[in-house]
Amino acid sequence: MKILLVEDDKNLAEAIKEGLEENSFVVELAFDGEEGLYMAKTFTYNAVVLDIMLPVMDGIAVLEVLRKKKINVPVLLLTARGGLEDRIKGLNLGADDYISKPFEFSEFVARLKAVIRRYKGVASSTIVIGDLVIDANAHTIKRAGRTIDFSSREFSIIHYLALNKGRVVSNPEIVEHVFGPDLETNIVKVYINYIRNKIDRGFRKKLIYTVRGAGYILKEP
Amino acid sequence: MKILLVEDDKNLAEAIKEGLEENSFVVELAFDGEEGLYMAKTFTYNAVVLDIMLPVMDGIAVLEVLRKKKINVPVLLLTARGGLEDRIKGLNLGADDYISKPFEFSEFVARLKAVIRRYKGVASSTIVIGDLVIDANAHTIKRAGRTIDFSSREFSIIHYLALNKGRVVSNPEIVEHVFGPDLETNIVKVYINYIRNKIDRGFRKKLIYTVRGAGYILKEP
DNA sequence: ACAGGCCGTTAACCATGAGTTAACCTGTTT
DNA sequence: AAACAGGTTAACTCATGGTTAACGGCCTGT
Repeated sequence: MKILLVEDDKNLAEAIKEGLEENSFVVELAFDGEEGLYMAKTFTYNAVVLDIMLPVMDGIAVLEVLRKKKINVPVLLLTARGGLEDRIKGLNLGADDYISKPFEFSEFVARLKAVIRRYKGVASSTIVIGDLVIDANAHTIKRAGRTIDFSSREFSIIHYLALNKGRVVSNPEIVEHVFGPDLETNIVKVYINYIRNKIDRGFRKKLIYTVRGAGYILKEP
Repeated sequence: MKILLVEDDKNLAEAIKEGLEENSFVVELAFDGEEGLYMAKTFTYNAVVLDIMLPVMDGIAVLEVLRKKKINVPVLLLTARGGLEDRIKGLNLGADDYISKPFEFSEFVARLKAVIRRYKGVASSTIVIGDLVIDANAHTIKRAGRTIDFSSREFSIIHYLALNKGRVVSNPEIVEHVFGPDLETNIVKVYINYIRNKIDRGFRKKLIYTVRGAGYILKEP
């Protein structure tokens, strides 16, 4: 699950990002409305978390443009305490939910998940890399039409690589995202090995590449 | 049957809740419009009972947003004696029925059931997974043409899995939906076991799959 | 009112295989 | 050839999920 978080308060943004990452989301940040709008239009996310009070372009305006452009992504608004008007406006403009600051983090996560779940019929949950198809909903992975079984750890890792397909992902980044903070271990090597055995062995075209000194990248050849 | 009751008068809310529970409904409460709206959007109910006079956000506004968001849940309005305008407005906005306070409880239940029943005709109440047919309306489940008896708990769980067929449903999610919030128990394991014995045992093709570390999924093989 | 049975729930136990570690191997870089 | 990055393998442990039994409450029928 990949989330775009648009929030100008960097401390708060960082805190939310970390919290979400602990809940196994992948998070990208934008610090003002314009940047947020650009990213939402350019890349694909499972949901956008949008602060209302933003520099350059406020959240309501961002939302308005997104909807006008028929960008069908679930939007969760962050509103100041009491901003009733903004909320109503936001909901009428097509926001999917809102939460008032300050909020209980677990509630925030619950709402975010709910918002994503409601969209599941609309937005596809599958990622395609060459002849590899990863379906996060069904927890299944197919290569060349063949379903391959993965343990939950294996799935997390390849799913994370898939969310970041075409980008080199470093070993510590994987550890951080999948296992939690600061393990000093060779566990990623081990899992990459397992995964390769399952999806690359016996195929002419590899999908997982090692970038020495940098990390791993999942991409079509 | 799960009902969301949005009513700010706590005495009345509690009384209605108890009455409904005696009629074997499961009832959740919200005490203002905002909370009610949130719950209606986030969780799934068979019907929403909505007071019109509510703090923070009135019932009409709640209804308006619900319908705008295409949340297709039957809504029964509670109106003050004589509030004719609100009623008309409510019905135009897509409420399914209204009842004026004070009301006869048996009439209230009858209307509520009617409202739910009417919806069943609209939204198909049967879910098909392979040779498994689940009819939420008739409360029956058939596999390969054979009717199988289920207790009400068993039915709730398999029905919830069926509603989410093709998606992995986590253990806590099932607990939340079927049993209420935050139980720490192995009850889902036990019920999955019961259900499997009834629908999968003796069949070559399984329908319920365990995804270790993630949950359960109901799907055709 | 009483007995019996069903349902919901909890608890205990068991088996499996996933998660992790460590040791060793291979290939690349300097 | 030493140092280093990454790959491979095997072994251990322990969490997860499966299964069964037991208990209490509620409803039913007598």
